Amino acid sequence: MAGGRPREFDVEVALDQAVRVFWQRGYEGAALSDLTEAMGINRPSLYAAFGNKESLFRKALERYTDRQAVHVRDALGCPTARAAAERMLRGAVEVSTQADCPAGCLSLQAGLAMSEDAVATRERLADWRRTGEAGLRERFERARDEGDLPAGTDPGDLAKFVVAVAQGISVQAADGVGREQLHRLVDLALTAWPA
Amino acid sequence: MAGGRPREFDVEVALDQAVRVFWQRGYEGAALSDLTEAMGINRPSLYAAFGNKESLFRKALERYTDRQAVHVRDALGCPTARAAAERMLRGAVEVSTQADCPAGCLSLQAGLAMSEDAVATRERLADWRRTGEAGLRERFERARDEGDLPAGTDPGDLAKFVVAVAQGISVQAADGVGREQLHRLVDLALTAWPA
DNA sequence: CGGGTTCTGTACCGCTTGGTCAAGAACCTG
DNA sequence: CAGGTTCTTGACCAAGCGGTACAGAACCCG
Repeated sequence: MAGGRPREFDVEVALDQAVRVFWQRGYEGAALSDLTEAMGINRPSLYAAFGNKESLFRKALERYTDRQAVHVRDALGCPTARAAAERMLRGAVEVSTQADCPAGCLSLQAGLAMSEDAVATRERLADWRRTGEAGLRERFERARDEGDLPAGTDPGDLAKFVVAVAQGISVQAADGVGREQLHRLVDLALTAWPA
Repeated sequence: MAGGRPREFDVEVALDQAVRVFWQRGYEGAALSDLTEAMGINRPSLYAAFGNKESLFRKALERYTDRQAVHVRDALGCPTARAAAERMLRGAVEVSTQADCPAGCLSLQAGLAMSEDAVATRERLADWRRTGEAGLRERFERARDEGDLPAGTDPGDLAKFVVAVAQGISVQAADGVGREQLHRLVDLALTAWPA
């Protein structure tokens, strides 16, 4: 019973790279060759250290939870409920817009993202979403001009808010949340409407 | 110059099936064999009628825009800005929770969804999101018990709202929206906070 | 009916995917 | 140094991917 050859890479460093690849390309979009290249190891080393692709993703998600999505835990420790909510949302913004990481949140991005050769389609979808938002913004601009919205209201910000809630609704529906609950979510969102 | 053999399938019906497959499995998760099977045609017929996979997806997205995402257009025609916002959000709920269609919105689902053999991973991600929401809900329950939240407030609804906004933020960040704009979105969302 | 045209079905292509085998190198212990 | 253990390397696998070639069937027009 001897020590054996020591591995030549740092497991945690390699895992961090795997997080980035999954975050950027998504689960299925991240090919093993993408992963091994970014992690600086070759295939059998990856399998020996992390199991298969799914197991690697599980570990990457755990590491993401510890290192990136800290606001989710932090929020629970906040003194007031409102502070918790704000911590959650501000944290989501910060994590999603880090300079040296892929934009967005791994939990959605792992699905939302696609492999390199589907760039055109991903961009088409983003354009589709932006077009919907732009229509809403223009409608809100008209409303402001007509006095239907308070003068201090920014139509662009308001459109982004409405679209963000709609997108959140879609995600939650995909996760199995029912229609009645989502309508209550809309009720709540609409209480944010500028008086 | 003659007519040639007529095609044996209805292009629009086949396209509707393609919409469903993309909606359910995502763009990359939808294999050509999934598409041809659902559409009831075989491969060369698909290529002759729709071009390649990307072109088929483009047409499917157009059809989805016309047939499913009607609330996006409808909203723009509403009499007031607030009605437009509400139409947008209620429509998102309805489309995302139709009984005979995949849950969620194609524009996100086309990325969020995965192929059949990645079910475990997709479910893991959904669980991850639900866990975060559950933590927030429990925090809000405590807050209500402590009088930090009004007695009439439903902690579960509030948690769903906060999480939905956070998810919307992630999507928008992935689509290139900057940090400052997203923080303004948070400001707006927080005005919905129960007094 | 014959010629031209377009669709359908099968079989196939090159390529990439996730995953593994077997040989050799590098280490620890005795 | 010898034996056992573990890592690294490169080649390899079956299966699935998106996409296509080709032959035959079904139609329209003259």
